Amino acid sequence: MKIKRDGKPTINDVARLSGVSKKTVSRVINRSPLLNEATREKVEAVIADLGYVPNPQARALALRRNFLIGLIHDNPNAQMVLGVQEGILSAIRETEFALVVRPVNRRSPTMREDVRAFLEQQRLYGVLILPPISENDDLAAVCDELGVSWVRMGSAQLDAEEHMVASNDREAVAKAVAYLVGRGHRRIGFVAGPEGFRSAAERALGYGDALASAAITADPAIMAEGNYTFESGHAAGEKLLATTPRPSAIFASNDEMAAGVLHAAREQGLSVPEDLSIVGFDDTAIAAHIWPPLTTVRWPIQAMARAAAIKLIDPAKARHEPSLFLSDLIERASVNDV
Amino acid sequence: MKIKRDGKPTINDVARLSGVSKKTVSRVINRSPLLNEATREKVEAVIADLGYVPNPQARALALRRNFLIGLIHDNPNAQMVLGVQEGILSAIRETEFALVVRPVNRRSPTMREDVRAFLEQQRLYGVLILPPISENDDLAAVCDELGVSWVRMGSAQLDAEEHMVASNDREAVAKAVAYLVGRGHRRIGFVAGPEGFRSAAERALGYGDALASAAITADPAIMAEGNYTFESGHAAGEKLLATTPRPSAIFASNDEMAAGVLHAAREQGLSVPEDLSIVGFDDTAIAAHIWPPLTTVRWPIQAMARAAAIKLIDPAKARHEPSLFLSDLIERASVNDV
DNA sequence: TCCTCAAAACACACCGGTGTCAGTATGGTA
DNA sequence: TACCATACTGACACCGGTGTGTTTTGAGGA
Repeated sequence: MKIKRDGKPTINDVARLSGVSKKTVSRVINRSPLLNEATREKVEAVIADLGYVPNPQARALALRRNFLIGLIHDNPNAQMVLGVQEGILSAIRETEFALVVRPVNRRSPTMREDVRAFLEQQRLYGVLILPPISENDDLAAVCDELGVSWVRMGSAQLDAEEHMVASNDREAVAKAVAYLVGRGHRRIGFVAGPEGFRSAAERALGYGDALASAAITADPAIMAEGNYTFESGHAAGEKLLATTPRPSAIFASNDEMAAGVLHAAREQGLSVPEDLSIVGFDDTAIAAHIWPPLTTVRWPIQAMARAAAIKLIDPAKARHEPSLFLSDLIERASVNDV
Repeated sequence: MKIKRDGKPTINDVARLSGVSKKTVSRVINRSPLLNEATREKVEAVIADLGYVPNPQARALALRRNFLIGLIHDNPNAQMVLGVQEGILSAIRETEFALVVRPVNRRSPTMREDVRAFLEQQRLYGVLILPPISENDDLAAVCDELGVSWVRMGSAQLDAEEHMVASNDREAVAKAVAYLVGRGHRRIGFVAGPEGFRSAAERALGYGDALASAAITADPAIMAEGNYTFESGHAAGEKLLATTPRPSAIFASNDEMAAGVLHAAREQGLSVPEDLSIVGFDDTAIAAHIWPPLTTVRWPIQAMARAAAIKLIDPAKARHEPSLFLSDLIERASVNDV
């Protein structure tokens, strides 16, 4: 009867069997340096023998902090959320941290209180907030109030480095539109994202930047606003393709809307990319699987999430992590020379 | 100086301020019935006043169980994983449980050990396992060994009810193929999923069932195997469309492959659905956003995940939850009468 | 008025770790 | 040989809850 009763072995079992005190076992577990090598080996042998694993709840209680980090998001798109989860996991896999997810509803009036209650109840170590709700300063304020550390992701540098991992959407869109210009396009339509979204604003700025540097005058007639859905992209496409002269290329602020534009083009008997070039943004699963495959811009989402997680759990190491990421243009088959 | 120091109020603070013992406060929190109404109100007033929230780690330690449930998956597709997360959340939102996610890599040789270490370290209350790794009995065995309760999701009833939430893929596919038959198709191709996947096997059986009840002889020439990717669907499509007579309809075992078939058809100058009808399975985001929008079969994924979570955390209530779910046929525009 | 007994509340140990500080070897120094 | 700094190790309280057994309270009956 080595272990006292049914359950898993505890630090007391290890202490008793190796003839040392609990505290010494604790030192072994925590790799304390002031510890005799022989003692360490003796204790480690018992630990291995028993298959002892420290109880994280007891640890959390004694340390007054736990090892749970939360992911708060309002499902922007499944691909992205999952990419983020993978990225976070890659950062915490070898640590004792675990990832707790919490989808919220941006439009719910109680969202703020929901998050607050969640954080209070679970006493998380820290949270990571995804766009688009990351654009909401409220949540950061709630975290500060509750003493929960936080890092948010977004499409522009909103906070100090230790709280922010950003993609440079403005520059990325400028690059993408410049690419269209480089292919000979001069009349380039733009489908914006919904008002109130930081990403939408940044992307619009990038479009403006690119036109400006190519000395092209922006024409409001070939600019439309969507709300990041396929349907809104479809409507925007119809509007833009009805103008004369017709744009030879359209940049849509996300892939869903780009797919909508493509659909509208097809309905009007236009071929893509022969009659119309299209570029999207996000590189979601759709982009690769529609016909023709969509040229688009991709956030390095996993790397960003990884960096964000590192900022959260290991600020020292985080100094070597970048805070601003530039997206890549993924060339597929939806763009032709004009 | 109501609360002793900086931190959050504890049960001791509440006890002191309301002039009762810790245990009485504990009874209030846990809604114990043997408790004087006046006392309860007095204590509740102090709790509200202080904004006291019980510490889950201390609770977990004392109760020797925690309130974390894990989701183990090998990203089958983002849409589905996120749907499951939403479903689980809908079941635990009002409880004290939280959801911890753990993506794993099916092909990793250490997968089993990874999961084991994860479960041992975090001491989860229970886990939910998603296909396709849910088809792996190993994981269930590890859970049993560790005393972690588990529920798996899958495409056929593999376990006893308390451990399983299943979709009836066989019947769902049979229904979908019967629908094609009803539309006049007699030469119906089939793109199977990869060998070794239970879902693939079930779906193939459903195809066979439907042909049998329509008295159509299965023709191996118009059956191909893919591995659930767009590319494999494309290859399968090429193969099937090269046969004579050409099939008038093709059922693909998932949407990605259906999209691949669609692509192959387009390359051969065939119009869908005029020259070829296509039906997919899963109703992923792709299905709605390709052209033409794909008729497909949808798992009631959120409802299934919700039921699974309830089975995990509240077996009593779970008796009112179904264990077997039938999928719906989502009619869009990829099928024509023959 | 005194006693009985159930209901209500309490005191205290315990869950499994960690922090603090004191105690014990050990080797070097005077 | 006595003394002291250094290197380890241990005893004990504590983190914030819950379970157990006991005491207090108060209503009803003798």
